Amino acid sequence: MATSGPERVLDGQREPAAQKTRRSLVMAAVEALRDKGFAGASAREIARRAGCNPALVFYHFGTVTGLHLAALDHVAAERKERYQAVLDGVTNAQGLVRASQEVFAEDMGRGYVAVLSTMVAAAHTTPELGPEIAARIAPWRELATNAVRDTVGRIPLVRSTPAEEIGHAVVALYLGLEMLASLDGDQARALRLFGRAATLASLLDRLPLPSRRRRDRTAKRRG
Amino acid sequence: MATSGPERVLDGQREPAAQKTRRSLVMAAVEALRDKGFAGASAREIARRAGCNPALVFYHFGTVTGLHLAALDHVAAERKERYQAVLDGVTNAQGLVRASQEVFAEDMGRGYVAVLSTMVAAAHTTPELGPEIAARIAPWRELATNAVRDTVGRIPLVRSTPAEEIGHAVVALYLGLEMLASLDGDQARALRLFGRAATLASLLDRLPLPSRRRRDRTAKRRG
DNA sequence: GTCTATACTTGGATAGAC
DNA sequence: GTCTATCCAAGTATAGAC
Repeated sequence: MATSGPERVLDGQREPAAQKTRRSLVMAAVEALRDKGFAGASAREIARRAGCNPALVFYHFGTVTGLHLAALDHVAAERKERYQAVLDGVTNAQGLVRASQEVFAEDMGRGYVAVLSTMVAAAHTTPELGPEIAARIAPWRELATNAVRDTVGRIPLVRSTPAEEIGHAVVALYLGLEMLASLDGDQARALRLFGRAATLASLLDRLPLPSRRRRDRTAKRRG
Repeated sequence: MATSGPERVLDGQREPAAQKTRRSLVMAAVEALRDKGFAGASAREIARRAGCNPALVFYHFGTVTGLHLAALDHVAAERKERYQAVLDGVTNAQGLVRASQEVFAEDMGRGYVAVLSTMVAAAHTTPELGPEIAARIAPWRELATNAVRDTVGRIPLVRSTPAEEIGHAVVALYLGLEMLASLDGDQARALRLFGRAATLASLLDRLPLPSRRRRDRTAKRRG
């Protein structure tokens, strides 16, 4: 299929030729991970989808796992932007839950969480993958943590638990719900749960916030 | 290692000889799944641990997956009993959380949840495994559902959400927390979360229960 | 009925062609 | 620098020995 040699050589203009291969491999890897899971996303399978020779995986990414991680990074970058955009308009607990539900549904529908969860599961299988995946999970925990802190951090019942711990729980729940949903092909159950959470969140939003007046005495604390 | 022929033939007394092989294979499979994950728990690896020929896996269990499922059933049976025992003494929300924390810590320490989670993840990889795993998850959801209903079902805030949905969320959270914990080798983070939940649960326990007096009018409903 | 030796398939990775 | 033909290891499963 691929014409041999770079498409157009003129100075490195017109897409560096190799980069095109890299891109198609990354895209194919995402799809393979989503459709066939970690074990099914072999160099052969990915190359087949990308329409190129399996060995190119090793030339461009060193190892199959290297490509897997590149695929994970690719979806992470894409989703992070979307998450941030959705979260930007949120100001209360109910809004936070609704926003979460929205991105969750998107991720489920497009199989993005599937890519993440299969990689997390794979880390459990392949020890040296552990740190790599852990490092790629951390930003999501931070995202969740910041979202919690910024939007519901001052609500009494929430305030008693560090936002970072809530963020961790949220990521864990995401992962678990997706795994179970993809297991019995029932996405609705998870979405129903988000609905319940929204109701509870609306109760939280009605709690009176602690007064800030007294804090001025001890100002200058937040560096 | 294994002496050829049955240990003692007398009438089928003294362990049926083949059953010994089956047992050792199941145990080895549990350990392999726990230590090496689904992909690492190959027929070769399991047989090596069991000290027997890889082909015995296929003779006794038909397929590697068959043995994996047998291993899953084995730990499930063992854990179910323990769970039930721990839950028996529970009468309120805080107790329920504490009991959950206890069995969670046990499962983590012995790697039992790891076996479950790697199989759930594998189901995502191997489509025909899906229904089998789903069927084996269902009892846990029921266990959680019943525990919720029996111990905290009448508490106002809880009552507004069907116990079955809460049970599902609990199972999902279990799974997610374990995956993340085994990912960055930090079990403490999950346990800290249980501590927070216990505090919140104690608040739930202080809510006044709805009066039951009026229900007598419409009795005869529960068949 | 129980187990061993072995065939067959697929996958990761490299040596060398263009 | 980019890609193809090929090697070797590991996996599942069976045919046949005991």
